[in-house]
Order: sequence, then structure tokens, then C-alpha cells
Amino acid sequence: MDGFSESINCLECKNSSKCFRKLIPSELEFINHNKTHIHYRKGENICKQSAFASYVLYIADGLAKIYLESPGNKNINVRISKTSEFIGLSAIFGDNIYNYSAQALHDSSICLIEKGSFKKLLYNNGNFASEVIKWYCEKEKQLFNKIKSVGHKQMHGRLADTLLYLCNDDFKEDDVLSYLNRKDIADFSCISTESVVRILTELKNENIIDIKGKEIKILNLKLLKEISRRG
Amino acid sequence: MDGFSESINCLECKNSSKCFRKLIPSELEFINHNKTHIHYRKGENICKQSAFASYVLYIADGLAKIYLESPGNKNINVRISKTSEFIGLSAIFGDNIYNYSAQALHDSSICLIEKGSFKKLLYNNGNFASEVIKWYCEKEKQLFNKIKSVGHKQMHGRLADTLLYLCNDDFKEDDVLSYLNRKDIADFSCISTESVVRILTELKNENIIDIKGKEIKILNLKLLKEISRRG
DNA sequence: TTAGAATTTTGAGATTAATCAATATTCATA
DNA sequence: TATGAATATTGATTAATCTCAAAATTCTAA
Repeated sequence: MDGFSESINCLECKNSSKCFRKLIPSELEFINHNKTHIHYRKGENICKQSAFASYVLYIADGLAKIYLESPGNKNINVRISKTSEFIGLSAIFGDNIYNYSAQALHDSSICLIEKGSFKKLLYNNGNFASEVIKWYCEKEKQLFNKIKSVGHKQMHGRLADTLLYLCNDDFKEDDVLSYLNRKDIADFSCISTESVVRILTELKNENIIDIKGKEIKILNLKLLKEISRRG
Repeated sequence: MDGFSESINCLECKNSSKCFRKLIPSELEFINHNKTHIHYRKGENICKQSAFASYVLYIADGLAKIYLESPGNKNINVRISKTSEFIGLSAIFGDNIYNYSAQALHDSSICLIEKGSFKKLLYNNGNFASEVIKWYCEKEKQLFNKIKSVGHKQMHGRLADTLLYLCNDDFKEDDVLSYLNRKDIADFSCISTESVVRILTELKNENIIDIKGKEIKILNLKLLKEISRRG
């Protein structure tokens, strides 16, 4: 890791999450004194599944791939997290380890907030804690969708889900696909890389998507959604 | 639904969750005035995925199957929830609908807590909110495990995961399997009912489990865990 | 107790998707 | 820009799993 510390003040942070906006200045000051700030280069691991977790991570500015590791290099990509999102929040109350790994998709600046301090704020500020709960609600919903996709849909439906996720409006500005290869798309869909390639070609031939290298454009959203729905 | 209201006082509730123990008496009194209490018979739906959610549900006494519904009667069983657990917590902040369905496995008594009131308590009591976050942490971890299981493991590994879950010590007193049929086990593992039957027979022949009707006993835990690990 | 319904079990065949191997293309960098 | 490495693509084969059908068993309610 090639990280270096910078002194960025939480009170002046431009990329404050909704959560942090619920904090009063003295609380922000408190966070500010209990965090460090690290720069990660593209491709570096921001956190590793099963590693001891002393910090809650916060993407001050960046883009990260969140994934689960299983024996035999069988990864599952869970989501892409961007600026103003948390990584490893569950470390606060859980087993003290990260439940997933995160990798910087491009150079990213990450805040490491000391776990105990974060916890203290949650106890003292229900408003702040409520925002964190809100965040969990959203993520839980995403995970249910993933389970539905991977649990019962066949390849075409799964890949459609992945494409719909990655080409989602939330990522419009982020050019997410340019940082992902076919194996990444496969790991999102839980199918083999070869199958991804084959189905992408099919979808292209049917004019449902357009492919130029890494770039993928959805041409027929309605049909793609139908493929997702049918599974 | 054959529900009937009872007047059970939250301040005297024997099955209070860890969360509720963080509330002060006036807050419990507040909850008490903003909840109703309903009795569900075995097999009845406690909530339905996509239904409008005005309440957070709390299992005062009971056992429930939590599952995701997909088009074509393809259900996925997510977990078994028991006394002192919440159902539909995410309804508080999400789309105002339940993300999953819940069915009473035996006669169960459920508290319906008005959503707005629950929210108010979260805002005002960070201690309470923190317990809710803790609960989410646990559930998130379970969902990640499910994704790992269903995402890349083959039938044997998935079924092993299901058996390990259902025969878990947490359910020792609950006799969970007696309320589930082969289709339920299949829906937990995301494989076909026929495959479940076949693999159960294999596992029995290899003396890894013992089967007597619905009852399943794990004879060789180490080996079953190995099957789960190998996928 | 018994008939009918529902569930479980077994087998065979069809389908889906992974794996392996070979080739083509792209990328990074010397 | 030339070269090797990494990634992407294609095809053939193999393996995994589902589906369908039928039989056996268990459950339910008259």
C-alpha cells in the first residue's frame, strides 16, 4: 500500500455523507480527531475480508469494488461503492473483522474512522444512527435482489441484472465499466467468464446492447428488463 | 387472517428484545400506546413481500419463515426468525413496502409497532438505534453467507449450508425441521426438491446424517462442514 | 378406518452451464 | 513500435442440475 496521510478537516469536507450532515460541529470535530486519511492507488486493496477491523472506512473521494472471497479464487462482486459511502460499517458491532474485501477501481482517498469513536457517536446521536440505519435498509434491499438473481435465475437473467446495475443512472458519471473486465462482470453475475462473453455477443447480435471494447450501452432497456424479469 | 387483539403491556413483556431493553420506561410506554398485538395461526402470512408497510413487526412469541418471492412460485427461504426478532424493519426507511414475506410456522403472537413511532424512538435514543444497527450487522453477515452459498457452491455444498443452518444450536429448542418440508429445504438451498431428496439419501448412506421423517440429525458435523467448505 | 390429497421418493431424459483448449485481441512497456 | 503478458473470444466436451413422469408414502378429514 502506497498510502500517505493528508490533513483534511471533516468540518470542511466537501464529500460529507448524509450521515455526517446529522452531526453537530463538536461531533464533527470529534470525528476529525479520530480519523486518518489514506490515499489508495488503482487496484490496491482498501480492506480484506476476514482481516481485523479497527476502522470504519469512508470513501472521501473514490470508487471501489466490494466483493466476497471464497476458496479457489471464486470471488463474488457485491457492489460498486463511490464517494460518500461507507465500507466495513458492520465491523463496528460484528466480529471485529471485515465481511468483505474492497479494491480501489481508481485512485481513491479513504478516511479511516476509529471504530470506538464512531460507536460513541451512534450512541449519542440518534439522528446520526438513524441515517446509518437508512443506509443499511438500502443495502439490505440490494442484497435481497442479489440473492433473487443468483438464487433462481439462469445466466441470461443474471447477466441482465448485472448490466442493469452497472449501467444504472447512479453510475452515469463514473464510467464504471471502463474499470471492470469480463471476469468482473462474471463475478457480479456468478457465472463463468466464457459464458459472459457468449451472452454479451448474443445480446449485441439482438441489438439489445452495443459493445465497444469495455464500453457497453443498453439499446433496448425494455427488453433487457424483460430478460431480467423472466430470469 | 384469524388475528385477535390482546392487551399485552410492553413494560411487562417477557420477550423483550435487546433493543427494547435500551428504552426507558416512558419510551416503552410510548411504544405500548402505538402498537397492536395480533395472533397468527400456523401457516398464515405475517407479511407479504411488496405489500404496503405501515408497521414494524415484532415476534412477541413465535416462529416464522422469512422468504423472497419471485415470479413462477420460485421462492427463496432467507431465514427462520423466532421470538424477540423483528420482521420488516427495513420498511421504516425504505420504499414503505416489505422486502420479503413471512409465514408463521406455528401459532405466533406478533406486535405491530406503528412505523412513525418506531422512527421517533430511533431519532431520540441512540442507544436503541445502536442495537438496531447491531441487529442489521448480524443479518447482513447472514445474507453475505447466503450469497456465497448460492453464488458459487454446487448442490451438495448448498444443502450442507442449509442443514448446518437449520440444525444450528440457536434452533435447538425450536424443532424447526418439523415445520419444514422438502420443498422448504430446497428453497433454502436454491435447488430442486428432487435434488434435495437425492442428496439427503446420499448423506444418509454415508452416515453423515440420520433421517427419520422430517427429523434430520447431523452425525458427522466435521464432514458436513467440509462439504460446505468445499462447495 | 379409509379414501383422497399432498408430499416424498426414484428414474430417465433434456437442458444448462462449466471446463478445457486453442486462437485472437488488447494492453503495457521496454 | 515491437514484444510478451494479460485479457477476450470461440468451439467442443463434460459435468451438473432440472424437469417430467410415475410410484410410494404420509397426512387429513370425513
